Amino acid sequence: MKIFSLSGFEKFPISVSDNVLVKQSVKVLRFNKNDTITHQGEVCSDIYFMRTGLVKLSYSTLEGKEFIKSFIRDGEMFGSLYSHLTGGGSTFSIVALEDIEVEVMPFSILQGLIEKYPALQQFALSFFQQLALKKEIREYEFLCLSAQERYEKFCQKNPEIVERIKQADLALYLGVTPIALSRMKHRQ
Amino acid sequence: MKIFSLSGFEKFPISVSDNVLVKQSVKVLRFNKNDTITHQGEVCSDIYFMRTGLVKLSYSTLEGKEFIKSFIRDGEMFGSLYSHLTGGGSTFSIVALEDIEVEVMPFSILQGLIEKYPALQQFALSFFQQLALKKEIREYEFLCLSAQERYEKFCQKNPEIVERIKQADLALYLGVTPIALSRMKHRQ
DNA sequence: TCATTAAATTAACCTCGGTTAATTATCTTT
DNA sequence: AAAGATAATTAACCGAGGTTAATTTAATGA
Repeated sequence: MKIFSLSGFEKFPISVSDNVLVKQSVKVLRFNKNDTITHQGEVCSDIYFMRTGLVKLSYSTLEGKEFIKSFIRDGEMFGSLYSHLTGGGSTFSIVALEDIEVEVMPFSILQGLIEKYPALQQFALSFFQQLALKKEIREYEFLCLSAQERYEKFCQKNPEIVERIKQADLALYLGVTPIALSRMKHRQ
Repeated sequence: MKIFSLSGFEKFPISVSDNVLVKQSVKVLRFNKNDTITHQGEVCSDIYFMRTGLVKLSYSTLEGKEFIKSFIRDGEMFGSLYSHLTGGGSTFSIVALEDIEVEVMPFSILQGLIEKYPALQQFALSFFQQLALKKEIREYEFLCLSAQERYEKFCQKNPEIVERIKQADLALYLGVTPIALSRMKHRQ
C-alpha cells in the first residue's frame, strides 16, 4: 500500500513547520557527466533524490577492476545503506552518467521525520522491502541465469536505460567484461 | 538501534490481549530432515521463526538444476518476501536440512500488530534494512569475488553452518557445481 | 558386521569468459 | 572535414568451471 509517491523531499506529507526544516536541510546540487558524487570509502551520511539524469553505483576492487551495483535514474532515491547502518565508509562510488540534478539531505533529518510521521514510517518500510526484493531478484539472476540470459532480461526490462548507458557499463553491471558482452551480442 | 531481540513470536513487546491473539495464531510445527516445508510456486502467506534446526531456501530451474538462496538457522525469522508483497507464489522452496521446530504465523496477523505497535514497526524496518544489506553484500560477492573467494569468505564467516551442511549444498549456495567446489578445495 | 546407499573425489573433454593486443567504428572538437 | 579520443569489435590464447562417468570414501540400516 503506497501512501504517496515521492517526487522530491519537499513533497513529504509532513507539517508546514517540518517542511520548512526540510527545505532548509535539502540542498539541490548539479553535477556534470563523469563527475564522482561520492567516493568509495568516504562516509556517506546523506540521502539523495535524483531529479534528472542517471548515475551508477560502482565498486572498485583492489586489482583495479570495476563492477556496477546499480543504475539510479530520475525519480529514484538512493544512498549508502551500509554507511547509514554502520557509520562506516561507503562500499561504492556514485558517478554521474549524464549531467544530473539531485536533492541531498542528511540521513539524520530523514530519520527524525520517520520517527515522527507514521506515513513516512510506512514509506520507509515499503522502501526497504522493495529494495530487499530487488536485491533478492538480482541474487536469483546471478544464481540461476547465465550472463547471456541476464543480458537479455535486462534489455527487456530496461530498454530506456540501455539506450542511455555505455555497453561497457552494462557489462560491468552484468558481471562480465565488456569484451564478453560484445561477444554475446554477436553470437548467432 | 535494536529495540528487542526476537526469541519467538510470543515474545513480542505487545499488550496482554494481543499476546493472547498471537498465541492463538502461532502454530509450532516439527519437520524431519529432508522434508519440504513449502514448495516453490505455492503462495506462502506465513512468517516463520526457526526455534531449532536449519533449513535451506532453494530455487529449482526449468532444466532441473537447483540453487540455494540462503540458509536459515535457529533464532532467525524467514518467509517469502515476494509472496508477501505480490500475493503470488513463492519463488523458492524451503527444505529442512535437520529435524526442525518452527513457529508459524500468518503474515496478516503480524501486519496488524506492526500497524499498532511503534516498537514492532521499528523492528520491521530494521529487519528489512538488515535483509537488504545482506542481499547487497551477496550482490557484491557475486560481482567482485571469484567462486574460490566466495568459498573462503563463507567458511570464515560461517564455520558452524559449514559443519552442518553437505558440501554439495554449499556449492549450490556459492553458485557453482559440487564438482567445481571439490576441485577448488583441493587446488594447491 | 556387512550391505546398500549417499557423498565426495578424480579424470577427460568441452564451453564460456578473462586477458592482451590489434583493428575498426563512433564521437568530439576544433 | 580532418584529427584525436573514446567505444566497440575481433582474434588468439589460456584457465576456470560445466558435463559425464567412473572411482573412492563415508554414512546408514538391517
